[in-house]
Amino acid sequence: MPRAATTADVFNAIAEPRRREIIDVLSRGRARAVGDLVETLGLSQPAVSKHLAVLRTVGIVSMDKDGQRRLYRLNAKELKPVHDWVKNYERFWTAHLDSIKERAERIAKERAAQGNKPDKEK
Amino acid sequence: MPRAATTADVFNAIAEPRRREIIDVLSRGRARAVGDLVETLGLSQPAVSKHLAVLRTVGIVSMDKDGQRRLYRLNAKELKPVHDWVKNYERFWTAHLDSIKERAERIAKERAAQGNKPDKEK
DNA sequence: TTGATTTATTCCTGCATGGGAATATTATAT
DNA sequence: ATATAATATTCCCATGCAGGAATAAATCAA
Repeated sequence: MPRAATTADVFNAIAEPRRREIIDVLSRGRARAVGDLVETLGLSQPAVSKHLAVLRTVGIVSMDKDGQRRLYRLNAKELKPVHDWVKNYERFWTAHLDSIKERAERIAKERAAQGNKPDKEK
Repeated sequence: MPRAATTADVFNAIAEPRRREIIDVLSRGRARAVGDLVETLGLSQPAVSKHLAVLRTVGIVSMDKDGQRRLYRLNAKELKPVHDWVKNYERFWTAHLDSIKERAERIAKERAAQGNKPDKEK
């Protein structure tokens, strides 16, 4: 069995950095024409069209016709499965972050307790 | 330019469902031997070893020798980039979930306000 | 040493890839 | 009808895949 198609599911579709870039761009702003993305991404027009086709078959993106151009908009909720999956591992690094945060807060609290600490060592 | 290697980065590594499965299994429990995973996943031993190799070069997994067997453990913090990326899109569906949640809470509140509602229609 | 157990590696194959170039398609304008 | 603009599609290629089968390598046991 060869490697799964990029259009097989969302996980395969977003493995491509360019496609994540497209998603990022589409996430700020409403709908974008292809030529718009070509300029923004510095990619060739066929390349952009192909990436959009992949994202479209997976459902991450939808298309509306506007005259001779095609407007693509993000359908971000298709990314939820990715979020749901990776969210389960958040605890593995928030444990660390928590202790750092707690330490920072403890220090801040100590400083506040003794008033404005003068910058002695300056 | 052909498709990026599965070992190119975390996004490519986790595109494979079996590898996500391995990650899931490793996330509960400490370290697991290869044969252990073979049994749990119902995959062939070479297949498991190859997937583990991919995960290892990307850093998601680390290996310790224990006699003739190799114990693999999860290094989940390598998944943080995925989480960081997809987290930016959470708002696109939590908007929906919020209204659903709010609706549920509103209804619950209304019920509480008028006391235990009798099950009329039973 | 010989044999058994566990894991890694090699060899194979079919197949989808991403990009570039060229071309086809679709729509607008004159 | 013809020209122009915007986008999609086709053809090309080199590459790396995932799985199976077979084999190699590592380690332990007697």
